[in-house]
Amino acid sequence: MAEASRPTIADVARRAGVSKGLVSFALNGKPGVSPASRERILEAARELGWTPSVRARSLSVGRSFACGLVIGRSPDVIAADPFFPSFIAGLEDVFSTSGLVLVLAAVTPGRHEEQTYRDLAHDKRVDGVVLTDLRVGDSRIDVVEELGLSAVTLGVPDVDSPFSSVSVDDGAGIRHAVEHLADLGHREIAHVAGPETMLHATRRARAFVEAARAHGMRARVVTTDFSAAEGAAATRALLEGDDPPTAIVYSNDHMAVAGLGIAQRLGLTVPRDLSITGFDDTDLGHHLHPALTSVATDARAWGAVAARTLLDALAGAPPTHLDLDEPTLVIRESTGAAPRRPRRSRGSTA
Amino acid sequence: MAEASRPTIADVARRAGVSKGLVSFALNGKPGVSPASRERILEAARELGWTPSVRARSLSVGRSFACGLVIGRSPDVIAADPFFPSFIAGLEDVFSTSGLVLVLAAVTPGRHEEQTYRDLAHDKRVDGVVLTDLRVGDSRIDVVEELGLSAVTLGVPDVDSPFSSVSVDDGAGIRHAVEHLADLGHREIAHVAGPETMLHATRRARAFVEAARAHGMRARVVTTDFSAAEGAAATRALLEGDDPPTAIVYSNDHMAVAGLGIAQRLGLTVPRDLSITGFDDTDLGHHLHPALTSVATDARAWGAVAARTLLDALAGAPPTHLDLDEPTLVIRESTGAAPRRPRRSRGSTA
DNA sequence: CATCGCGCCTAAACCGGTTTAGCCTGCCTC
DNA sequence: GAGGCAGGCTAAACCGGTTTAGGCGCGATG
Repeated sequence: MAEASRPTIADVARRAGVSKGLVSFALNGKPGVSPASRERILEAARELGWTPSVRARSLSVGRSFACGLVIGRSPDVIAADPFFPSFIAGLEDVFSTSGLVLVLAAVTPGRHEEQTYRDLAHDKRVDGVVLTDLRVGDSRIDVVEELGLSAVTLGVPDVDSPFSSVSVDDGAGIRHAVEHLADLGHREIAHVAGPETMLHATRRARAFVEAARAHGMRARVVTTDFSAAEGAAATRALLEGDDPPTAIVYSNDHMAVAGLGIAQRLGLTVPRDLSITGFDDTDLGHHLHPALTSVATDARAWGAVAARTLLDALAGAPPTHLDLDEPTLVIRESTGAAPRRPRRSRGSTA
Repeated sequence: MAEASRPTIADVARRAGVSKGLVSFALNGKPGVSPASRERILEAARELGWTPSVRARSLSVGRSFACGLVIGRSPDVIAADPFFPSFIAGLEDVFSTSGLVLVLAAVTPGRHEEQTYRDLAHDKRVDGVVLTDLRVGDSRIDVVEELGLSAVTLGVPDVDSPFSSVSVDDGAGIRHAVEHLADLGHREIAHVAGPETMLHATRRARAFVEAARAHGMRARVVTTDFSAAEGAAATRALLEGDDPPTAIVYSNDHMAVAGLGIAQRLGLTVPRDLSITGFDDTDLGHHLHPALTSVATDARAWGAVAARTLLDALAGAPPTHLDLDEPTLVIRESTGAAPRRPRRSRGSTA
């Protein structure tokens, strides 16, 4: 009973006194329908509360009206990353108003990432995909192209790509952080970076090195896998080594928090003895003691623009590139004036 | 060229020298196919690399081979919650091996949550949904039933429900935390709870009160919206009020971290002056200083079991209820022996 | 005046499966 | 030996749209 089976296009045609085909034409704004008929058809559709069946449409036009997002990282890493939820919300802001649906695929144990894309494409479960976390020489570009899917990349790939891209200049964010530290008098700084295989990690690292050089600072870079554990380890190595830096720029908040924990364990007070900056501006960072100075990007806006760009691509638009607003540096409590004399080693304060 | 249009059921039928219908029967294990024909058909399908088109199947059987997850919270809150990414990974573990796809819908501004379910159901974009974050008198149960969708709920609703449910006894987790604090000599404890409208929040709060009473402890409960900001505010109110507790049990890690920040700001040392426990066992918690004692649930397993249960429901199984393993308490550094004498107020240490 | 072209519309094919109705064939039964 | 029945199979309808081929009427054109 509850299943008051929906009206079909045939019902509408009958009611409007025309053929199914004409209803279809009218609905899709195709030419060859007189204004009078068009009006009558739309009226009939309205009265019946008819909307075309996505499934039927799907079969005849060969599209699925869905887009995919494949999450390649392990859930632990994602869990820590505020980027995805916000980004996904941004995608949804656009998709949900366009009749598209977002299909989420996670790389599961025993299934290679590439296979996940193939699975999605095989049955055309999705018309297009969003490629995040671009890697150096990312093979997914070729795979997705070969599979005949549309796509949009987050950031510009370092390989030839037929797809549109949407970028945020995270390098600028890092530059802001370095400049801020320079202003505070730091001369010996370090960057805890993400893996060298990830494009945005290397972009941030490069920006760090260049900005530091521009300000005549001594700079080091340590690479990690973006996890809190490696962020902590990198921090410990930096602080316990010779010539410990007076400030550390982290490539994400997660590592910054872990780094803060290590610094505190080593008896340092932040920001008196060590300044710290994060990246992502996690909500949690506001509430730490000290509150984290961090680079803020608008992930939700990024998602919305990426979705819109993908929609355009599906509609046949040629590849474009968009740059979003520069990230901003949110200055809180974890950065402060450089200590008078850098600590030579633990405890040997001048 | 790349589009080497897939073989269809007609190709297989031709190759096997039978009718389309028989191929369909053979594929779906229906009776009325001789063993010889069945073998020939499957062989032909294998040679052609044919798999049935989901879209075509979708249209004829009236299912979409997709399940939905509607995320009702704001992205900020989700971002902080490690639950969803892990849970989603668990869902995917099962869906991806069953030919189902996970559709994620986020409640977007201007679209009521209920409408999101209606939209998904209207076109049967999904066959079933996973209902998380149950609320008191949750109206979604009725809505989803009325829409004719299958569903599985996380936890047992407090209203009549025709759906299967999968539960984790988070009350037990809270009890473990309270017992741990009792063992450490705490007599005056508090719970920073989630909103009273959310079933799991109230379940945890109730477990807290009962466990505290069972151990003869004095207990208070403060409710929040689960956000770090309110967790911080609640903590401040508790610590600055009369009779501050010597231990606080938080309903999630996020608030616990914020609470830790506040305690530190107030000049307290954790766990010397105040013990703190979280809930979720976030990765980040390990790396704080002090590392957070927290209740750990296996969100990924929960997701996998929920997915399997939903699959069963789609197959027509009667509603069931499953209980997962009890959460465990992971003891780290944020809990310690109760101070000799509770602080009367800030600074007036005995 | 015959023809062409165009606007409007319909019938039917098509997408690729599932499912129903019904047709043989051969065996069993009475 | 006729009737009944079951197994194995096919043809065709069906799901609900889109799209193509073509028909009809009418004004413009040569």
